[in-house]
Amino acid sequence: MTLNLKLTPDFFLRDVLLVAPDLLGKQLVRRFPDGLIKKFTITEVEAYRGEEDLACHASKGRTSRTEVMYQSGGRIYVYLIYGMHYLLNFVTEREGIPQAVLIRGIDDIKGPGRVSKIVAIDKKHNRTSLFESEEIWVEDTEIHAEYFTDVRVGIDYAGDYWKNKPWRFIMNWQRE
DNA sequence: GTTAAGATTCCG
DNA sequence: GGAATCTTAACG
Repeated sequence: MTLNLKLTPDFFLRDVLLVAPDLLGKQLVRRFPDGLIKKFTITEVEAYRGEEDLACHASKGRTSRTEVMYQSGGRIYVYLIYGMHYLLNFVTEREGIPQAVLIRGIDDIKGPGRVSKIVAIDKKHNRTSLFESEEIWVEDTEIHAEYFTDVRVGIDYAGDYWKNKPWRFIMNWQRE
């Protein structure tokens, strides 16, 4: 008997370095505009942690763009990158602490831009609450995901210290 | 108002 | 290796 329960605030109101690996193996659930519901297993994420993290958008401080990261955990942060790709993030921690998890992979889909395309995420989902949305939420599973870590992708500008943090979390391929 | 650069992807 | 494509933030 598998219970698929929607994740609640207590899951997201923790440090991003705890939430990020815990999201591996969880189900990203999407009710598409036509009403069809699909569930995707989260397989790869990255953590962005506060104003001091030079790779985190919040290192620029509180702006209209980063304001959502300062809200309490459980909201969606979506932004457009390179003029063509929307990237999907989940905000973590209590109000006032700007952190977020970037969803880099689901099922066999690799790459955060492709994730948003498959799940049909765009800027209108920015600031949406995962607890109140009828379109997007995350469900718990009984999967205990094994994973390994690596450095985050595409943040050479963040300087040696931050760019070398092993804050990318990748679920191991399941072998039966 | 102008401009540089980006948590990327796809094509050649 | 480079283009595509546009928002944000920094600067004037």
